[in-house]
Amino acid sequence: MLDTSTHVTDCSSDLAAKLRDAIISGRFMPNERLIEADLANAYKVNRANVRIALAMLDQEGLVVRERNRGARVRLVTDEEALEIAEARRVIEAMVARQAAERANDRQKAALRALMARMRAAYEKQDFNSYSQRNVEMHRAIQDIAANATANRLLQTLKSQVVRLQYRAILQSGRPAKSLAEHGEIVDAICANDAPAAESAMRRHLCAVKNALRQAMQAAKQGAY
Amino acid sequence: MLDTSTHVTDCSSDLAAKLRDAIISGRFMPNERLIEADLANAYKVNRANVRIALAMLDQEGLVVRERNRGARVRLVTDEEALEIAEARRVIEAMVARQAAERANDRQKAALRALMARMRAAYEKQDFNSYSQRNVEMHRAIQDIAANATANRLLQTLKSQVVRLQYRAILQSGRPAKSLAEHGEIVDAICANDAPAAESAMRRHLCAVKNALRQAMQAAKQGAY
DNA sequence: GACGATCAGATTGTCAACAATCCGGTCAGC
DNA sequence: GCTGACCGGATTGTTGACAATCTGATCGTC
Repeated sequence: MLDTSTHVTDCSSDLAAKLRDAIISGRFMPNERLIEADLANAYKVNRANVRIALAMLDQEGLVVRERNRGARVRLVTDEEALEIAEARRVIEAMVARQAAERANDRQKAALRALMARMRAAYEKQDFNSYSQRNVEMHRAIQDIAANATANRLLQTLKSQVVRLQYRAILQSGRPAKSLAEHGEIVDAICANDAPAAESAMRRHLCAVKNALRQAMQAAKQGAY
Repeated sequence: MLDTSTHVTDCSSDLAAKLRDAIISGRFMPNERLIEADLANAYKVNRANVRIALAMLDQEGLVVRERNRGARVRLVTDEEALEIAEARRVIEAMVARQAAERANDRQKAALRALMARMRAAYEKQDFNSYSQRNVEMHRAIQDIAANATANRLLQTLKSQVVRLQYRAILQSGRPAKSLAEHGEIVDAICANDAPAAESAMRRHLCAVKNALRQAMQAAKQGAY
């Protein structure tokens, strides 16, 4: 399985994981201050460990620190989100290619099963479930590619923008297209057709990026 | 200019930068233990800061930490080096494309000047200088693309393998090909031909990866 | 009322001491 | 001679106290 986490079961790494989760899931808002003493108190750890965890998350891009002013949740700008989407696109296209090169029968069957569940979720109009399956699908492909370096990069990139992705999914007509795009990717991987898998993933994430851009523009319009 | 460093002028970030430099330049050997007290003493900082710096470098992939056993310089395996080279390839191809889209006349002139210096170094058979210009060239292209996210990723990836890159350059016939490949990249960017720049960079880094693979195999043979 | 000096509270940065753990060698027992 | 318990030095992990810095509020002056 996909294991891109630090293997150190350190207290500070533990805390970093919890904080990461809290930031990603939105329990801390962007720009919210992360006060060492409070966190130490809330998570029942020492302030030294809080400091270390914050430094790690800073390195990871989830948090920004300023000297003598502490840490706050990093706000990723729209521009940055697009940069991230673009980087993700090229890496994940590579991953899809490698997955197509390496997929065995068991893995192909798993992909097809997952695809069926995506389709079912789509037909039931259960977009929550669909979104979940979507994540699982991409992770399954990453697992097949078994490229630890790429997986680490993708995890970092995705964690920085998860909160924005929701919007992209909600574009009208997007789920139908998304379903078709995933179908193409799965077909290519199951046929061990590496170039097709790469370009299908490229197209898919290009569409995702465009949906994201539109969602962001719509949000900007709405602000006026 | 390329500024992918943490903007925090923290004492711990300072130290992290120094340690990073020391590791990259080989003053610390792979697998060498990094003892907190020694580092604190050597760099005249507090042990708490050493801990934070080590945690950051761990997150960055330059160092591994094990609970109660401290940190050591991470040894990247051959397999991993290839993964990294592959990831670098797709990202830097994207960067070349963006550079081609965005390059203005001043930047194009700078690229051409750099190219001339590369050629001069090649003709003088000064491979030290050539290697240096090579690095500058890639950085210059990154600067033009101005994609902070991609630049950050590339910096991390490259820092993990710099010590291996030397070997790749020393392959026989490699410098001549390298020079030609860089020429194609520069030409494409100067023509604002994005697809050509992307594919030229792809080809270049594919060749680099192959050279790296050969160098690694040669090293392995030599060990017997 | 606007502006700047000043102060208190909150927060981060630094430090040293202590506790917990690991690693290597030593020694008794078989 | 080999195995395994055991011990001491080395190193990491934890803690609390204190210093330095920032932030926002208050107050006096113009």
